[in-house]
Amino acid sequence: MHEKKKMILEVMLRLISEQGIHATPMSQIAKEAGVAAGTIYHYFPSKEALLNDLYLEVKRDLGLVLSGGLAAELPAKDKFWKMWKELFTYYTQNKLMFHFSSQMGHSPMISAGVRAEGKLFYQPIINFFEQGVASGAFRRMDANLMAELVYSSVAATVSLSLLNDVDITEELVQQAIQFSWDGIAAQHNA
Amino acid sequence: MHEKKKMILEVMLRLISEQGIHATPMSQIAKEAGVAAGTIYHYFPSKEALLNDLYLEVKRDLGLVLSGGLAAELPAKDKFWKMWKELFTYYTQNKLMFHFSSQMGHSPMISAGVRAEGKLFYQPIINFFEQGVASGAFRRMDANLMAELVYSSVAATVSLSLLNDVDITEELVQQAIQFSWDGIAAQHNA
Amino acid sequence: MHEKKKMILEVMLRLISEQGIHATPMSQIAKEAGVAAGTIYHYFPSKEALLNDLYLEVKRDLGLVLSGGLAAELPAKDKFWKMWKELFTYYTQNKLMFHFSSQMGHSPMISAGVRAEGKLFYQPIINFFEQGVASGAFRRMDANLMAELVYSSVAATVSLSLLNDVDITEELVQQAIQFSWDGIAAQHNA
Amino acid sequence: MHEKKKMILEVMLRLISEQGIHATPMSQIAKEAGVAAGTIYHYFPSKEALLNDLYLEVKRDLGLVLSGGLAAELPAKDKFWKMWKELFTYYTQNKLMFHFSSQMGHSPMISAGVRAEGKLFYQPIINFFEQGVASGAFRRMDANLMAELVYSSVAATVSLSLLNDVDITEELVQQAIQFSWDGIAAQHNA
DNA sequence: AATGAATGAGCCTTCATTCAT
DNA sequence: CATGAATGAAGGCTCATTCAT
Repeated sequence: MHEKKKMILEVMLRLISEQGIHATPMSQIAKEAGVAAGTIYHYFPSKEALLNDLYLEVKRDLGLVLSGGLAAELPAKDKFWKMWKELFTYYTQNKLMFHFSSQMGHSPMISAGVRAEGKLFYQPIINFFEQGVASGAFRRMDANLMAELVYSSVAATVSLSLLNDVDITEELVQQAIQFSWDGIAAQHNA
Repeated sequence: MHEKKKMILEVMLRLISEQGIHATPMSQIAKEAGVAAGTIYHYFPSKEALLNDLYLEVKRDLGLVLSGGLAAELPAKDKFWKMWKELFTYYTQNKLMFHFSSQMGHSPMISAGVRAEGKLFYQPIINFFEQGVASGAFRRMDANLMAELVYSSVAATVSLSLLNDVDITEELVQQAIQFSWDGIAAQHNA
Repeated sequence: MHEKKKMILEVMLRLISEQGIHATPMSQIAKEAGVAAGTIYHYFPSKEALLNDLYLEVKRDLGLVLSGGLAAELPAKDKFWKMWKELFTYYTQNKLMFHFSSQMGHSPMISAGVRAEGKLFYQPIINFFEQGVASGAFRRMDANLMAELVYSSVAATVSLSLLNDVDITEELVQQAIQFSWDGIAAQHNA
Repeated sequence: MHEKKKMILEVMLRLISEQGIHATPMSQIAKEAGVAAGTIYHYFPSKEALLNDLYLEVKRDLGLVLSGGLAAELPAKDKFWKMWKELFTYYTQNKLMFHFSSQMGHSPMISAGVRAEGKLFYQPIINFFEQGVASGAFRRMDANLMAELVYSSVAATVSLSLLNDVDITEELVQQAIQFSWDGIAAQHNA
């Protein structure tokens, strides 16, 4: 991708994460990206379009991180723990991503279409849950619900971690993963 | 509380829920609340203050709903199920509350202080979890983490429910509660 | 009408007349009208609306001037000469009106609806021409066409007059009126 | 003339005619002319210069059309009718030219110098009127005034014609020409 | 207390123009 | 000659807030 376009997206991610969307004028994005205000409009038709593009970028990136963990040949339980941990680590180490995702998660500025498009990046995870259910590793549960429940568990834990502004203890993280696992695992796996 | 103040808060809740903060000017709030623009400033020093006040209102209301369920003399498990279900029902039947909470959950417009103050309303729930841990009904887990995990589970389920714009099947709700319960219950309760 | 609204319209008329619409920013209108930029938007929803309102103002005013001359009890020919002269004098003494009308006459910024509404103010003149045709004072001619031809004759004469920036000689004006009169008079009146 | 230059002028004529000057950015002209934005500036120093150039083009073309009709050996009255009709037909069949001329007729964007230069193309017509006056075919009248009056009559008729978006009836056209002729003809010619 | 006209800083966006390639 | 990415000044408009009544 063009370097300037990249820079614009990068700066916007940071500014939104730090200040929120409504406190982040295009002029500031331009300034900190080292381009003229008008230049942004060569790459994005509007602030809203830029935001939606960024949303997809972030979701794509996240999707890749998660899917990567699924490639390994491991038992469902191990895959699950790995994925959970990876997502947690990713968010913890990329606070910008997490804050952005949190703020945009329920924002009316992300169009339904883009939101749906973003969901596609999580399809591998949905598939993973479906297979787990089919194989008997996980209990009978709607895969979408399962994905949402697990994702929200991770997010809640990350949120707690970042709130304290100190690394949450490893023990707490283990408790949280255990929470999620016990919530989806087939009874005999508990 | 003065009726106009009440009206202002009520209207703002609805408008933010429907349009988002950005798309909700003070003038519209005034208009739909049937007061003059300046009147709002008799009750609230600024838009941000109004928003934060509303945030507390909503949290207080929610805290009351949840705490009410804890008064009954029931086994921990039953209390938990009851509380989960009540929260779910409350949000499902008060979409405005849910949308508002979702949007404000990670908004930079809510001050840290107010956010902390809002947390106090959940203290009874935290206490409930702590007692549950102490009594051995729940597993050893940080009560705050537990509260966050459970809350996020409910929220995820509500979100899914409202997204589909149809009542999620009772079966799915049961799956979600079971997920939460298995995540916190002491092993021998699973 | 409110004084500020009046002032805004007045200033805009002058500025458009002198500089043209696209060289007249709202900020300048505000400044010269002695109001804040935002104030204009209390009275007019947009620059275009303001322009269209002004257009109607001008047309109304003009319609009144013309209609006034028709009230007198005079032979058709005298009425016609009077009206022609009055319009010429009006435009000559109100250059702003003339320049504004000239610029807006074919501008895409005036909506079709407003243009049609503006035409209503000329209905008395159309009626006058129709009656003249019916009474045999004027020749058989479409009254709308007649009105357009006469109006354009006056406008052309005014334009010539203002271009030279000196008062066109009375002789020329008489020639122009004669031109119009001979163009519409029944042959035996020529 | 270079083909690209021609294309640029052509496209600008169309776009201004259809959208007006304000709504016609250089970028659109470039795009629809199939050249790069910068290329326009090889041929014209600025948008205003381009506009003024186009203005002269249009006036030149029009002058040629009109002058052509004057070459024939015909009585003054016939020449006049021919010329009137030719101008009317030209504008009716070249709406772009007419709309452009109408919009630029009183626009502050055309410089006084260029406007004067454009007038030169009409000199043959002015001459024709002067000769007609001298020969006694036309009445005593300032030739410039005469030219303006006649031109404005044609323009008014064309405007009416295009407004209705249907060909004005031949009868109306005849009425309009008769109007103009009776306005300039020596009395005994009426 | 209540009003709502008025303010004006600030925002998003456009677009004529430039210049390195 | 031609390109088109980049510029940045400027414009229309919004809206939180104030204040005279």
